[in-house]
Amino acid sequence: MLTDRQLLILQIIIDDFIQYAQPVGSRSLSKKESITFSSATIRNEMADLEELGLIEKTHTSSGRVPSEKGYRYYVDHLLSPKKLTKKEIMAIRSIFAEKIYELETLVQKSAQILSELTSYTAIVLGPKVSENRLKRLQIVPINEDKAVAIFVTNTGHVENKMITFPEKIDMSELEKIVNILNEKLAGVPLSELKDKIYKEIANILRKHIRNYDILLKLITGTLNVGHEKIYFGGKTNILSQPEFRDVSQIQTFLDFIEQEDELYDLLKTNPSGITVKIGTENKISAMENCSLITATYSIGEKQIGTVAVLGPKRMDYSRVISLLKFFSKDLSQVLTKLYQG
Amino acid sequence: MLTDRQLLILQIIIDDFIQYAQPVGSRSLSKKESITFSSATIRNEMADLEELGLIEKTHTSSGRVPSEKGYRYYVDHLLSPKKLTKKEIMAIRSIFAEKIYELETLVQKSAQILSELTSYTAIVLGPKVSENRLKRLQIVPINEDKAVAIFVTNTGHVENKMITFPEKIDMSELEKIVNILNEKLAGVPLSELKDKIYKEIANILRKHIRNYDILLKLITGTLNVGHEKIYFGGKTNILSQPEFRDVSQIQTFLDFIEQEDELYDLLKTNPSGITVKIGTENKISAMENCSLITATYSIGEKQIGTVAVLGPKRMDYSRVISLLKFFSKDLSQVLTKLYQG
DNA sequence: AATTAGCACTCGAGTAATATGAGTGCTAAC
DNA sequence: GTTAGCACTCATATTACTCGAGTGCTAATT
Repeated sequence: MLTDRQLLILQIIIDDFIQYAQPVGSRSLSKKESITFSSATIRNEMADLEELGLIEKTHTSSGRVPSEKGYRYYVDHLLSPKKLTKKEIMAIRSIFAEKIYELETLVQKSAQILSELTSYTAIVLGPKVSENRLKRLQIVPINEDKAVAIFVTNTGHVENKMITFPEKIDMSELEKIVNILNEKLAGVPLSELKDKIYKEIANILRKHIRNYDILLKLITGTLNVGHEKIYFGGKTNILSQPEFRDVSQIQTFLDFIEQEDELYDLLKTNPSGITVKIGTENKISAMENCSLITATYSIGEKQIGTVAVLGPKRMDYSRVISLLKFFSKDLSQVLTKLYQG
Repeated sequence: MLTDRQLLILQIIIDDFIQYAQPVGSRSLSKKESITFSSATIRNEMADLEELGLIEKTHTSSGRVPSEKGYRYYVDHLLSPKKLTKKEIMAIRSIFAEKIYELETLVQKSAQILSELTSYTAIVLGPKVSENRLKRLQIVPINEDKAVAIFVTNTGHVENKMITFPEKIDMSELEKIVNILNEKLAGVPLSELKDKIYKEIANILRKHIRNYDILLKLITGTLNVGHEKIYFGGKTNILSQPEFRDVSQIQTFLDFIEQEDELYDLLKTNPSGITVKIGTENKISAMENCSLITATYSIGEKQIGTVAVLGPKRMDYSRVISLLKFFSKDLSQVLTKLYQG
């Protein structure tokens, strides 16, 4: 258990380092007004904190720098929520104020504004399409062996995929199937479509339509939606951070970002609420100098997406957390109002 | 007019610099086997070439480096087409071999493979949607004041946009309009839709449908397609080039790439065939150390998109040009076969 | 027992001095 | 016209040196 004085010192070290990105020494610490004891005392306390693994030296005679464990402790125990400024609140509200009906645009703007407010990189995992409900299925023939299957959902999202017919297809039968599917499947979440089709609809079709199985297979084959789209804001913001001085590091980092699938794994599995992952806690080498703070957003009670801020380990946790909390709550409210029910 | 010897020297200087990114001196030049005269002679010739503005020094006693004018001369007069290796041809053909029906995927893969072959950044400007022909228009209501307009084209491309109704709309009338439009407009290029609607169809509608103008405005309002999508391959490849040593340069460059609209301007206005833009010829400060080589691709005779390679000014022009020529020809062939008529 | 002053020591960062070598232009000889 | 020779230039690397912010430890002070 840490003493109050140790907590104070740890807090100041981390706060200072977050602000200036420079190792913090005992002498400069002793000049802070909240500190009433001497630099020698601080040195002693620092030695203890170092032994506990909360801070580190970069070389024998350098000041101290927070360790990963130190950041973790800081986030878990020392963080005081920062109140948002009017300006910040206004900036966020401004997105929701203008009536944007395209979900995509809304999400893209969100990433934009979050990156501007934080000067870090904002990442938004788009709404889970699989949670959307089917509004209409349409199949449009392109030529004799190709067609496009189009799924429109309750949020106005349009998903489409090419179908290639293995043999000549009777268009009128295809049309019949589509009609039946529309009738029976309206309002069903996309994730349950396949299941529902085979459990409840296949039987009906069997009675009415020859070759129903081939056609059905083609349609359900288009239902494997890829992963949700990832939206970025300020992709290069993080490069201005002093920790990204050398080019090779930049390159691995950007490659990781561009790659998207690892990033997607990082974002998709999130419990609701705020999550903070520091450095190696992300389990990805390109991220070992970064921290990722995520929040989830939802329509009604249904959690449908994630919004995140990616910055250096030395990021302003307190501020980013407050921003994300506020932001995700607002976003959820707006979405719920727009698409609930 | 340059003498043969001057041409030879210029050629070797540029070839050498392209390969090693180091200023080329008279002594190291004199050791090349194609050179039979002494370094002193070379120095004299170099002085002349410098006076002509084709090469430069980085400082008083440095070797020579090609100037922008030098590169331009090299590209215009000294370039010998490089024969592609079997491996390269195979790599390109492999994309077209697997039957990919989604145009998007095909284009994305193209960017991918081109960047891998060149180790530069590949950029592909997606097929001009406006040249696609309308296959089917569909309007799907989402709730009482919103709907999605969906345009399916002859290539299987699906364009969609949200519509918000200003007032209560009679759905049956909307349906009528959509039916008429589909009947009259099938096969018309998207770019001509608006025109055709107002010139030929408005009159017909007037007779049948109340409020036809409001509905029509809503529909045509969705027809302003944004710019074509830009696909990238090896976005960060160019960062490994030695000319991108400092971080701020990287950042301006990446910001330019991410921005997309300036880049789009650069790509859209291209005459058919190969184009080479060197350094400041691109008229964009973030590109002043880069060269851009573009080629166009087409369906039938109709030019529909651009494929480009972005590298340092010091890029391997000969090889990239050969690759792009081959690639764009093949791509056009495949597309023509798939979507012609 | 806790705190602090004092001191020797460490090490990164900056600066200045110096050597190295690949390059140049010019001149005079071939 | 070509080339050898030479003095000169300048970026780069190496070295030595200083400076200062930092440390840990010890002994004196509270």
